[in-house]
Amino acid sequence: MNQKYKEELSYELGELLKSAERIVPIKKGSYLFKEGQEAKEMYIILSGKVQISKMNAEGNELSLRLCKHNDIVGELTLFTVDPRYIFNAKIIENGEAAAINIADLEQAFFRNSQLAFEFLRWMNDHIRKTITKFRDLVLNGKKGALYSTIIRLCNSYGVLRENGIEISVPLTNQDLANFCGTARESVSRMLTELRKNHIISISKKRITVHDLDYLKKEIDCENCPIEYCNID
Amino acid sequence: MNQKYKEELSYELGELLKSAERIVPIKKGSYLFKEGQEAKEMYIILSGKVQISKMNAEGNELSLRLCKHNDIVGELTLFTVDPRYIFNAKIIENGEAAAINIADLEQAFFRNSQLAFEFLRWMNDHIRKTITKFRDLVLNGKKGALYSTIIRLCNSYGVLRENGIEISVPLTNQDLANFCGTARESVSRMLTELRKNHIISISKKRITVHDLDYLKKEIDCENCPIEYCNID
DNA sequence: AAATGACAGTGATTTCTGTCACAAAATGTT
DNA sequence: AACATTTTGTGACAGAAATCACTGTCATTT
Repeated sequence: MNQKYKEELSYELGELLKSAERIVPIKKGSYLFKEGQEAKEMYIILSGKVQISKMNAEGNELSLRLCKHNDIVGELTLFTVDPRYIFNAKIIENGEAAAINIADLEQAFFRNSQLAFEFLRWMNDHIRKTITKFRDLVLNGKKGALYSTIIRLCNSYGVLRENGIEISVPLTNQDLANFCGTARESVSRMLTELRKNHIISISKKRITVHDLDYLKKEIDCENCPIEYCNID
Repeated sequence: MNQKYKEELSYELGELLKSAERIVPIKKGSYLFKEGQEAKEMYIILSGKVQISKMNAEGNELSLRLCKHNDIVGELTLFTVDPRYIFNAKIIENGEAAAINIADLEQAFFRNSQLAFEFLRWMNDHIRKTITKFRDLVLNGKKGALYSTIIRLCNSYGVLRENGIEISVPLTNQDLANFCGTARESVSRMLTELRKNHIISISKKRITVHDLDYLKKEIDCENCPIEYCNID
């Protein structure tokens, strides 16, 4: 296992990486895994970006996560018989991922309770995030879905600029729509309105948020900690 | 720890119960815990029913789970600093719950990797369920939300009758609306239509589903295993 | 520089949902 | 049985959101 990455990682991720089988290069446009495929490996993103999504029968896509350096993907197949991926992991920025054999990992959990403990903590946080996102999408209408998605994107990929927070990932309206479970045109209209009110501006598919508080106020954001309110 | 319950439980739950501090009686109408309260205990329902929900600032309630015998509630506070419950656990049927001290449990995970492993498996399944539910509610409109809720209720609380599957829990339209993130009136209208088409019938607040396949077809149900497609 | 293809904006229209208001029905209580 | 309370059904309306149909824009390629 490459030393270059390990030293940047938290203890628990480092432990996980010790059981990593190999490093795989990930290439924009391809998939790390697809829904329905047999699941043999879990991945830790080392660099690049990966989008996790789920399709329904009509072909609508619901994007769930946008993952970067140190995020774990493909994790929901542990301890299941005939494990299969239930999501698509589309690579949207080149990089590398560490592949961890699932059977090996399950064994490692048995032997190393510290490792299991750390992973348990990670799972616990992960599900908390998921449910919070869930509520935002279901309870406050489509505007709530979009605003909360933008807030999360700021927390995960925001870079402070003199005029606000720039979301450093290029996103099309369709991408945003997939995160919100809404139509592209609806997103377009809402963004136009936000722009008109100088809440945001967009340049080269990157959103800069000038007034994050406005977005938060509109959806009655409880200002939950950044660890829970993000998109990864 | 009372022997009466232990022998009915799966191995992993039995292990958890060994660390149970005490048995608490739960009384309809009261709360096992409420959002924001300091979280010291996790619970395993021994008997009775508990509804897990989350409020937003406007007072809308989103119901997430309907839990029964052997379900674990209050689990999302493990390994957090200053743990606080993030949901309300409203008791809707009298019974008993085993209370497990969270600090003790965290210690137990350290000592007993088998226990941690089993809990990890439980978490894994739990989050899979949550995300599937998520997608159903977000992607297929309000009709999708209601139909999928009914299907889940059938899987968790359905009793086979000669004319279909009866959901053995009495539910008001408002209860269903809270599970779907929708308005009571919308639920009422959708149920009326289903009744008109002889898909369901309702008697004494209990729904009997005569044509489950119809509901499944309407929301492009993938017929995922019952372990994932339920409400608990 | 022209052509291509992907993306964005927008009006018009339809469909879906929520809200309000109120009456009817069901349920629980004394 | 009479009354109070909760729940349900429904019409009318308003607002939200999806869909359709284009046009315009932008970036890239040849």
